[in-house]
Amino acid sequence: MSRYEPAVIEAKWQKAWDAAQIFAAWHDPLRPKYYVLEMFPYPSGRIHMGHVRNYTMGDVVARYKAAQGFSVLHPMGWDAFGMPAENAAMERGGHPRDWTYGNIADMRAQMKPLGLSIDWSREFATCDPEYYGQQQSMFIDMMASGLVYRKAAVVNWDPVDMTVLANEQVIDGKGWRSNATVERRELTQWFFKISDYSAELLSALDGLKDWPEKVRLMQANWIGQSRGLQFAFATVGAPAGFDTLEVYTTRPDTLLGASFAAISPDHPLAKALEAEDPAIAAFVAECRKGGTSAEALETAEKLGMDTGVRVRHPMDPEWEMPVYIANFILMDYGTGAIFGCPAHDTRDHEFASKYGLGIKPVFIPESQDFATELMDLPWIPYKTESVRYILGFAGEAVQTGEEAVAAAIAFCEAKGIGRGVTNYRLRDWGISRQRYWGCPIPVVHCEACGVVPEKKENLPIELPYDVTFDIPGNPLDRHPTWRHTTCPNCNAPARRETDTMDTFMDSSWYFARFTAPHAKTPTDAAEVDYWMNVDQYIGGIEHAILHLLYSRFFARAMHATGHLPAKAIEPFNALFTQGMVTHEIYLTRDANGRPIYHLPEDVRKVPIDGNLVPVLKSRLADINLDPDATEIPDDALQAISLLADMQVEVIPSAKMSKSKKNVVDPVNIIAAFGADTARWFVMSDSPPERDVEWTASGAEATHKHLARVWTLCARIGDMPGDHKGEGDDVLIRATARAIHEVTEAIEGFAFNKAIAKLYEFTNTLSKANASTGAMKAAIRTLAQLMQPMTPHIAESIWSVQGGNGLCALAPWPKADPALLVEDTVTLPIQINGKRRAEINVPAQMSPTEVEKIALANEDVQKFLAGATIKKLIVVPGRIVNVVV
RNA sequence: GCGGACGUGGCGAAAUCGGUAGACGCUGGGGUCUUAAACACCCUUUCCUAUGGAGUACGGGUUCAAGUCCCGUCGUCCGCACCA
Repeated sequence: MSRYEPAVIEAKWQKAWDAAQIFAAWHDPLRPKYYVLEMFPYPSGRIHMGHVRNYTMGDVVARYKAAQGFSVLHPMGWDAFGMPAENAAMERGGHPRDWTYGNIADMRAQMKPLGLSIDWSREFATCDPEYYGQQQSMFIDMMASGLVYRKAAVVNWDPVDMTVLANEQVIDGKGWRSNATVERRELTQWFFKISDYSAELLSALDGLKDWPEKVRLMQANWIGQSRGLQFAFATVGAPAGFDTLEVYTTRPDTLLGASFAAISPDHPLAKALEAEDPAIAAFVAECRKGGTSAEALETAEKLGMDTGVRVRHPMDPEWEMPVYIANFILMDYGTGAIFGCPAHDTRDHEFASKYGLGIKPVFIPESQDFATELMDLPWIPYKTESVRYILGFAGEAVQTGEEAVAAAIAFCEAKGIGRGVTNYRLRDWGISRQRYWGCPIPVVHCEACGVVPEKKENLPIELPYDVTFDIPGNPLDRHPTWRHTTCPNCNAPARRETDTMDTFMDSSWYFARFTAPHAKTPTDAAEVDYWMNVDQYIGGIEHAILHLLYSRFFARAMHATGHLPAKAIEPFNALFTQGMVTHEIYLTRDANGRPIYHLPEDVRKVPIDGNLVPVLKSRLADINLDPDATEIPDDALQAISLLADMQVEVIPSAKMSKSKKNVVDPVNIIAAFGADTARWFVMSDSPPERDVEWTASGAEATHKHLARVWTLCARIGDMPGDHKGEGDDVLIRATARAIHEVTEAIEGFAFNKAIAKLYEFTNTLSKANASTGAMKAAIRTLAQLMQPMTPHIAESIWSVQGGNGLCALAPWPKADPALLVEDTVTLPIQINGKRRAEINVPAQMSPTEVEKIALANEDVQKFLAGATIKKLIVVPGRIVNVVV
């Protein structure tokens, strides 16, 4: 065995794995299956350290499960539609398709050297017509099942780029590219009826035991269930057809504190009034300016306008209240209309104060004197700890929170005022995008037949290649021929839908497609039945809500249309959300205090007063020092210490970003140290769910460790066959313990701990004094235990030390339980809870005997000094505590 | 504002059942080897007024025993947010 040369062995073993096709997933009815999946990447063109960490984690699981005897599916694909491709085309010319497929080729080439155990034969990109054609086919099935519909919806419209913007693309009310003020526009869009599944998507979260609690909670909050009362106000002076006004409230217990009603600018009543009254029309137009995003709404001032319409309180027809149009009321939550109770709601209070509306308390805190003049009371926020009704539905009964709401609903229902309603925040999923680089929506607009789905035999409806991006708007709209077609129904000339689907659709079923990536139908029943569900899904927390919620919904929609079995409606059995790979940022500041970022290689750390101070190399050169000299003379260090402006600020653990100049390129790391080093390091330092900080010294240390293992392997290889040692028993026990501990750590997703245990075992092994046979057996086991993390060096060791076949195919080692039990244990002895001595006793010794030995101990005697023992606790195998 | 998570050496972290706090790694310090350095190897690295004492953000509590359980305070991070 020569030097450790990762480049050589990594290429060698990757070739061997390929030749033997050991990662091809095999539908083996005789073995249990295991499907491990990492969230597939967007083909931006370069892999980054986050990818390395994500895919290594999945690979550790995949390789471990394979060694455990599972038939493993571990595929890879590309989430390939989306705006960056169009932006690249607009900015640099070229075509989104060429850009995307070029990037895929580049990224695949960067990913392959990692040695991932991926079945590349199943690879696909969502922009492959073969894939999106099947997506169109399912869309048509879902249309037929009533899961898809069209409706007019308010969207962010960029008047310059002539396109709809996602909320994330509206910055300070302006389009992110055009910088034009975004308008709220009503457009007819395609929607999925995800809200029909609100209750089900919420309740099924309870069954996802192997999902992070945090993600389940985020989804539950997003779905946003609330219980309240929906009822109608009788109106006075409203236009024809608006005799009543429906409102929804989660606080019916404050109904007697109502002092106004308010409606959304998009409410039908507002629209009716708008037609009659120019002042109202102007106000409504004002409200529609600005985006629909959370920020836009939050920063907007609360505006209202009295419509002149009045409503009667449902409990007292004599009691009339004004109806306002208010810009903060959302049309698509509840009924788009509310009643305001300024005494107990911050926002209503603010509004009522601004427009001089009454404030009428319904309850007061228990601490407050009932006799105080009610009208002088400040407003009382929701959820005041302890409240007492002063006006209420249940007489004098003191009720708060959910109880009060339930009582109020019951009271109102009994009186015939409205009914209890469960509402959800979750809105239907708008999937229309006025974009080119997405899956075309497979429908046709016919003058005679209306909206008609395309015939399945015409699928895929492929994107035309000859499009231009020189003018704003949707290239499909202005394509000379593409949109002209014939009606699938009546054959008359008709117009193709030019909206494409939200890219979240593409990622909502790719996991199912991997089970049969080339099937002529969206899924293959036998394959999907064998491989689904995904046993372990791994990805970033940033997908905790949208991607995972859409996928959960889409799996149900696929089941409803016969594309997935019932068992797959929750497609991901276990979910793991991994942390980021971070890296230090180096910066100095300009005269105005703005940061200037520096590359790590432009910074050098020099020892000043026992601390390593980072300084700019260019400034070292300025004071005539060689920035790369190994030693810097003391007098120069003194000079540096006086020049505060030479010193570089360090921000640890920052997200890698090009503009901050702290990106570490995996390609460079693999070239310098090899894939095994990159893989080991990203798994080693932090728990997988936490961020891990990339450090150059850590990477070097990892590489050195692997080289030490290599040298150790060579040394064991050189041992004479008949060498005897004293320590066989000790080594065999250490090996068993290593197997046990590493296995437990991997099972528990604690890869950092698995690696710590491997360090420990390696140290033990390199110091062991054992026979050649025992040493060889131990290092073979080490290779097997390292294999999920560092598969290439593991194969080399395995083959050198006489392992059978490929290490990747060897069954996972098992620890003999008898070897895990220690003969003797060291017990600490506490006196009054402080550790004072320790004794070595046989592990199986009875507590009474342990007691005797403990009390006989010299140190114990010294500390006891004849005091009376009040109590003596012996926890077998753990500790002895003497209380005096 | 609502909801949640977390707080342990110079740093990343262990301590999954309440039972020796700091495993393992990084950094720093010292040493062996060398003409010298690199490499490699060895020792050392929680703090202090140090044969002992203190210590897991802070203040209380439960317990023979608390990083771990309970109550309160402070801090950091994350998600959601005109949601009626």
